[in-house]
Amino acid sequence: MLAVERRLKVLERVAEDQAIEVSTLARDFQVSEMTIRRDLRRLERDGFVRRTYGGATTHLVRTFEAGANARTLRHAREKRMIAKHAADLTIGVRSMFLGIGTTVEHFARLLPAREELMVITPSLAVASLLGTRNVRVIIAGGLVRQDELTCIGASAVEAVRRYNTDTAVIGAAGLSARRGVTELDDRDADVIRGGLERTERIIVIADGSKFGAVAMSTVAPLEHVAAIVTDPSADADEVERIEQCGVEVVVATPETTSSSHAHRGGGPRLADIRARA
Amino acid sequence: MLAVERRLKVLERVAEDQAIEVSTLARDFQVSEMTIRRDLRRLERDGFVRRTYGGATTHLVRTFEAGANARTLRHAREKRMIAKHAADLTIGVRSMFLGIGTTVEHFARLLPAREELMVITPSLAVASLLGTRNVRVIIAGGLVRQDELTCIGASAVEAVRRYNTDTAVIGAAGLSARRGVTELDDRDADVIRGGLERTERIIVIADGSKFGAVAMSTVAPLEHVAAIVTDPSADADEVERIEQCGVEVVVATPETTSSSHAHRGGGPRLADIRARA
DNA sequence: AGGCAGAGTTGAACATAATCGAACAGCAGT
DNA sequence: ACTGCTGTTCGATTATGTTCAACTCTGCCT
Repeated sequence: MLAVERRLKVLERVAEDQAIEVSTLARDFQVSEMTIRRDLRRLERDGFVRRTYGGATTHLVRTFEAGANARTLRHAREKRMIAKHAADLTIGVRSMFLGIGTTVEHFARLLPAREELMVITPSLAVASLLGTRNVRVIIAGGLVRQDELTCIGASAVEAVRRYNTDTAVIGAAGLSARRGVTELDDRDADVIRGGLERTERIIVIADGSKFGAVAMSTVAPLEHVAAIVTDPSADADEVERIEQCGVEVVVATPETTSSSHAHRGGGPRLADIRARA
Repeated sequence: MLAVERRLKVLERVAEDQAIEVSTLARDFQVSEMTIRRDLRRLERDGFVRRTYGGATTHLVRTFEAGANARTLRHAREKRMIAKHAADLTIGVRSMFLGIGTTVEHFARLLPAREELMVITPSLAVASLLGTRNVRVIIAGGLVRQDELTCIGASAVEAVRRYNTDTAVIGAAGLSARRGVTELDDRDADVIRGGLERTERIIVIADGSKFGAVAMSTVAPLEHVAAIVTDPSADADEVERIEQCGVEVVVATPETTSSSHAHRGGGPRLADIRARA
């Protein structure tokens, strides 16, 4: 068999099984393992396969790894920073309405557990996070939205309207002086409006990218908002316009945060999943 | 099998079941537990899984972090087997009440998603699991129980009583001919009783260790139960006594299961995993 | 509630096995 | 002699298994 021919067949095998071993190939093609290694090295150099310890894999494998993780860690650092600041603003609060979204989830995670604290939320994630700790959590109930795992519908709105809260902490898809606090999904917006109806103080937490943005449903006008916590990436002009509405805008920076959770290895090291660097 | 390949399959398993045991993986992949631990450590370092005592969980689905303890992992294989059988019993059902506990969670995980299916449950974990798929989920609402993450209290009972369902699938802490289906927590029991009030058919799923056991609160007498699905470890005498009450006892065995893990031959179903992210 | 025992789990340390790549050598065709 | 391909040897690297002391969880006992 010709060398090129063998390489072609090697490539076929890899594509077939996603992964193949050097020893297997050597046996099947009746050549030494060294030859297979040379073949694979060559195929890797040309971008056809990815070499691993003991064999090789396709590139498909790699893209999966990347996709699995990209979303979960987006702006995690900023959100945690914002959440930490917001938590400082709610010291002593006894009853709270918590909204939805990953920023609020970070907030829930960083909220110091106090037995006398009561929280009402339509978010399954927030309820799960707080429910395992020493906090009285009430979840709204009703239909569960498929992608975000939030309670929506008439009974959810009805449920959140039953409770009077000291403070509401909500996220936002958009935040602008003209349109106020806006959300993407109108069903979620209905529930959040319900939660804001009977609260004394509204705190909005949103990373800088939300400033100046306007989403479909207005959740609250800016006049009702007591404070907004964001990060330094927020547009300065929009911040100023919003402050002129009488809203306090708190810009969270790493220095002002008490503990800035040292991230061990930095980001996920996708390259490392293959055996060799 | 290649080390990388194994790590990838580990990742698949974790993503599928949300939680997996070190011992199970070691057995399935025919390697030592130390190797699995090293794999998991690596996957955790890279941000793909979360390590727990005795196993690992995914944080692709970040919502319910409660079930991360060793108890969730206990008897996972049997529970999955039982759940698979129970799923076969609910083909064609249009509305369902689902109870609480890890066995029911396994059931929810294995339930084929159908758009026309409606599920009502007091369990945050079950709602989270089904909510991400193509199923209409209604969560009871109300106070969230701290350790189990279930909805309890008057409003939860009221909520589950509002819906008429074709079938109820519930777990049990105890299962005996004399005392029927029993639960540990009376507040949970209240809610489950409410859910059973308006259902046409009750299916109980419980591993063999529950047979003959009696917990504090009776949820339903055996006469109301249509079928019980369990595994071969169930006490034979108690099974017979229960069958004499007119209850069909289905003993799930690996052979009778169509395919508990069907990703043998076909390509890796990466899309499945990504869809849950 | 809290303490305790025992089973199960963990990771460090060491030993072993498998794999790797460099270097050298042989072989065939030109 | 030159070129391209292949096989072999060998020290280095990587993966895996084993042992063991420390740790964690659970259930039992007070």
